[in-house]
Amino acid sequence: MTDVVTPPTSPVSRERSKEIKRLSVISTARQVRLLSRAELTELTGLSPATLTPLVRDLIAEGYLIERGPGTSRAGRPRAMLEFNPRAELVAAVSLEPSRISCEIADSDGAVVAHRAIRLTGDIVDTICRSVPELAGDGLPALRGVAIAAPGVISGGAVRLAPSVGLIEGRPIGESVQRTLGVPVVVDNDVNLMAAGEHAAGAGTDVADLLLLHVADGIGAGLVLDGQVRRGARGAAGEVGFLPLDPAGRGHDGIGPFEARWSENAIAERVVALAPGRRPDSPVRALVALAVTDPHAAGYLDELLHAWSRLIVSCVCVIDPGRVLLSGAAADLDDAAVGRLQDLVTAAAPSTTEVRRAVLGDRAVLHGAVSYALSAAAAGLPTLLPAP
Amino acid sequence: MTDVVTPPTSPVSRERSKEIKRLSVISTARQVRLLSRAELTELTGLSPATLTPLVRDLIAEGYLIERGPGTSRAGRPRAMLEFNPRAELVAAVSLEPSRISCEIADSDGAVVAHRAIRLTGDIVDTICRSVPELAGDGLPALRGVAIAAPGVISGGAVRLAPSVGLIEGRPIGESVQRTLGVPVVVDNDVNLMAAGEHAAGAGTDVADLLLLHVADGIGAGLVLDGQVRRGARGAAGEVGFLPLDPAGRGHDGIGPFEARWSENAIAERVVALAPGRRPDSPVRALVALAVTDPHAAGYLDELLHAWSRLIVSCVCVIDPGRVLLSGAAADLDDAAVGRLQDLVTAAAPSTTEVRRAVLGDRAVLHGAVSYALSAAAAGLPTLLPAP
DNA sequence: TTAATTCGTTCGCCGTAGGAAGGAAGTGTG
DNA sequence: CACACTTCCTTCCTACGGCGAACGAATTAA
Repeated sequence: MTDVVTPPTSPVSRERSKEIKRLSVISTARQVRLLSRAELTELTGLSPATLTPLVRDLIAEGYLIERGPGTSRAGRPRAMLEFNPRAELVAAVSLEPSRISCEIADSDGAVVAHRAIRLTGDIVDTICRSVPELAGDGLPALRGVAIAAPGVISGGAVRLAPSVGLIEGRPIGESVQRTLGVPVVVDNDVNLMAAGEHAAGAGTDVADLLLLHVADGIGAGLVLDGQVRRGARGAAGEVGFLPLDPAGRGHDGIGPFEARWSENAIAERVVALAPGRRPDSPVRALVALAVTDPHAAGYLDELLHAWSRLIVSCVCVIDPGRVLLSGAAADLDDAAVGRLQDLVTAAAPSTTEVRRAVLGDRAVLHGAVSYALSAAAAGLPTLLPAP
Repeated sequence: MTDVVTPPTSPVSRERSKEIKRLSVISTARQVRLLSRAELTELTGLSPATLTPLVRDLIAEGYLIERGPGTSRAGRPRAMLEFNPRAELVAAVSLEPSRISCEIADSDGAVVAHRAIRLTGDIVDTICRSVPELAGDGLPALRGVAIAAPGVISGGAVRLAPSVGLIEGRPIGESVQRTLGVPVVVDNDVNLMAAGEHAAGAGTDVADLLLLHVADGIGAGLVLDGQVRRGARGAAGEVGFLPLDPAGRGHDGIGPFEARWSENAIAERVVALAPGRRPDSPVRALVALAVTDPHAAGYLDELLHAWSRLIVSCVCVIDPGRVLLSGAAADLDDAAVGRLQDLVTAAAPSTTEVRRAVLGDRAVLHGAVSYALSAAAAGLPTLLPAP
């Protein structure tokens, strides 16, 4: 009956505070890219004496690269240090219906390697083989893996239910984590997109945002106070279920709102207006049609009204301050976005910016990078001093 | 051109980590109430050697009181330490139309002193005089002040606009903080209620909840991941503005939904159903009427449907997992709450509990206590080791 | 060439953490 | 009643890391 070897759980002790300083320096360097030790003392508040050995370690580990001397008007020139983004790699894995796409990126979100893999055997096995293979000799720098679960766009806990055993939470995440030995995060792709836009897209300057993703369904990703919020059961952002439309009828996992106003529904209507095969981007097609066809213009207006009610609902509940349009909603032209903004402004209780997301397909990747990097720093909420 | 004397902003340095340990012990003691040093070593992970002087200090400062020896089967009995809630006092100030009510409470939320004051002169002056007077010789133990702004229930930034200059943010908060020298938080009362129920009411066991407060207007307070979330402009929870009701018409600061389904609206309808003067609790009156009067029963059902749509909307956006009914909504009887729960379950994408809030009037006070205590610990996100 | 200036490093003090040992205060047992 | 035993708390001691201060380094200005 020996106890499990629980690590004595020391408190805030020595090792911890050392780690905090390390992270403080790394995170500063990540932002500033090229700086000297003198600047580090200013920015981190650490004394030069403390920095000397710390920086030495970081150079040895490859986080920092010593560059030539910088310019200075007088005195000894500062020896510049450059942050090496390749020192930290992350893997972003996207699960798609019959394949997985896997990308290795550095901490700038620059893709170092990528590959799409047909899904044949076990998912966990495939991931655990592909990631190290793709990372190659960069494997020791791997800091985390983020896995984006598909089709969750507007299903969350509910719609995922059938595959929950396979995809969500424990099974995949923990298995991969055990095998690869780095933190693994599993989340739905809309949440990852929101994190991506927040970290490197149209939301870097705000702490709160809502990303509205319109595809086969409609889902939202939510960033509040700088963090993605998933709600109690991970179903936050299931805005396709909003009871906004008396005419909307949901069914088995499809919400009443998205049943009428998702990309699929729009496509049907567009095909009815302009017979032919389904266009690649129904929204763009509709916008184009609306210029000449009054029926299309009328429907576009209906659509914008519907989406605006959706956005206003979100604003009333969480007041994100900024709403990003993603997926099919990003295909609106400037005029339509402006119209949407006006509708929202008229009905919302708080000023809210509506604009397009900017990262497109790369949003998930950037989100994965941001997840994986913060997972690496987990347990150590930022204690950085004010700049 | 001397620089402002910015404190050198040391990083995570010595004093800081000492402070962290202090808070770690205090917070553990606050939860456990009666414990020995031996238990503290287990719970905090600090070594006995570290604890001895720390506990000595805390006893000297009045945070802990040494009690007689406890029981033990063998060996030296543990000397028990009792947490003294009176060691930390907070002030909760409620701004009401023409008066302010001021309460001093200990960290259990037990009211030590209270008083209602007619508002004559300047608000800030009044507060800064009343609080110390009321605290009396307990003043040195004052850890924070929370000010609940009134009538913000469903106005947030918008409805507050006229009085923003006087009430919100900087002016009052900062002035009082400067004068009294303790952290001051200003927030609207619904947010405080949500914090209160989370800290000491019907939400102590969950990290996420939504408190729906129905009064003259309808507002919601939001706790996500254990924190009250206010949104980008402080307008989170403005659910009275939800565009759920095609028939609802909002006007100058009144949302379309609350215009039809707030306590005021219900009162009018109840008076129409049973002429007389307006009952104290329109909802209770309606529930009673519904037993015999089919019209009342029909209206009650409409009302529950409306509220359920409101709740479902919130669930779709943030998935709080638990919804607490407060204000007039807490006057529903068990049957009606059950019916509401069923309606929500049928339409929500995620399982959600609906129940009554339990603190009633005391919710704001408990919220203020929780705010003030966490304000005292601010800047030091919990680094407590896992239990 | 010398002074002035700014950077980075090494040295050494100090304070805190935590290990080890010892005293304190009980219970059980011969 | 004496003795071992157990558990709790304290005190002593050592090790380690942060930071102040002095020092060496590398350049510009005079």
